[in-house]
Amino acid sequence: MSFSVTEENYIKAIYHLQQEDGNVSTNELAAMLHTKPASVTDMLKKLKVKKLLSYERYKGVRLNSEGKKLALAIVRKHRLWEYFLVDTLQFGWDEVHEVAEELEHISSKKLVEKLDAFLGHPKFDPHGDPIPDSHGKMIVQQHVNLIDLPINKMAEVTGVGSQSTELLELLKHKHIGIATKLEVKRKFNFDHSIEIKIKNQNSFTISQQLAQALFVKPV
Amino acid sequence: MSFSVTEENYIKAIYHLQQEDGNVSTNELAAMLHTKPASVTDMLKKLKVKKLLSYERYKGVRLNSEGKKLALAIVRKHRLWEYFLVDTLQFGWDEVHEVAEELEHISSKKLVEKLDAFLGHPKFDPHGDPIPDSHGKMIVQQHVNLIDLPINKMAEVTGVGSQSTELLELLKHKHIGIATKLEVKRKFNFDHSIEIKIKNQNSFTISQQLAQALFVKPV
DNA sequence: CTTTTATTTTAGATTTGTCTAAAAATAATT
DNA sequence: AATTATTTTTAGACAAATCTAAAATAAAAG
Repeated sequence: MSFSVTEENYIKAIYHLQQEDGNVSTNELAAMLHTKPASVTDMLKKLKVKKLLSYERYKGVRLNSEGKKLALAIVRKHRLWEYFLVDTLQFGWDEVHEVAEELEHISSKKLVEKLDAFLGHPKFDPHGDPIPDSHGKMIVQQHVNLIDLPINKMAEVTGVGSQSTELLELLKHKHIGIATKLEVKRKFNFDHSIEIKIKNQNSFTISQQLAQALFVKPV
Repeated sequence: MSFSVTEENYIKAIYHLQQEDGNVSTNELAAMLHTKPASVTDMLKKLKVKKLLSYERYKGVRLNSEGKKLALAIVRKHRLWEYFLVDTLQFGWDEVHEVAEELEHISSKKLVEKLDAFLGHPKFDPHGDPIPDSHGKMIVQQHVNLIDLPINKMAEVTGVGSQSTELLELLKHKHIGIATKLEVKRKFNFDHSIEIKIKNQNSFTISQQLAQALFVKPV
């Protein structure tokens, strides 16, 4: 069976919202997709008929195994294309998200596999998110929020909490990227800002909001 | 302004039909797009409002300069992606057309320019068709139909008349591709088949239909 | 120069994905 | 437990792209 771009975007949105919460609400979905709750209800009925999810009215929605499989295939394509754009075509990591949103809907299975092989089967995309393999399996990062990193513990940046241009622009300015090594020197309770030190650099403070958008792995 | 995939496909179809004929008829378009004449009429009215073509009812249609510009941008993307698929991802030249039909609608201008640079600004796609540059300019091949090539004149294959899998499969089997050097040894009037000879191979005959689908440049 | 045939257009209906406004169900508060 | 507020669903309408069937125009034939 084949699905429209719109249907794929719904499946992907449900997949991402489902990570934390179990069931996803109509309102959450409407907000994420910049549409209205009424439209979401219509689409959920359609996707239920297509057997991608379980949905009971007023009870929220949850992907079934078919739905998860489709979601992982889309996420795989998105992250492989992002890797391609940055690694092969020299895009900045802050300008690939929108383009990948389009490329992820190209249907050819052969294209995905050839692209994956050409790129050398990468395991993480430029934002540190793991790339599912052709069976939907991916490495689970046990990374922790920078806000929770103990003082003076060396760690490596492994991911960012959002793909927004604003965040990536700020990180570029501060010379923080995936694999940057750093440690927390002080935590200030007044505004929850933290002082960090990157190797061979003077330490500086970053805001609570920024710290919460960074994931690290202690090394 | 931005255009839907459907609108882009209409513009591309008109562009290709317009090459020989001046004005394109509703029926021709319907046949090429596998749709009905009534649907074509509707769309032509819409594209006229969007100022991409000149159209008077019962008089056929013709792209204006804006329409041509858009058509060339789409053709450029199509042929660059075909080149990428064959050259970078190792696809066979007979399996790239359908994938490129999807990729040609990806909108990012930056992506096209980066891809073009990565590929080394190729001038021809894998089927021998010229790739327009970012201004819409392309090399005009003065190639001739194989059926019109004089006997014993050495020539080089420069293009094929269609992208159909059937044709490309046959060419692969006969080891004929872009840049293959050959000459015509005999022409048979009974069925208009012709005998050709490829360097270092025994000569063999090919059908009228196949000869008409091959373009060559005398060398 | 009529009549026949082929092409093209209109009119009205359908599908997909969306919307607004109102009704129904659930959750929160007093 | 009753009332209020929030969330979710229904009902009906709309735009895009398509279709069928019928009407209008143009081209071809006699």
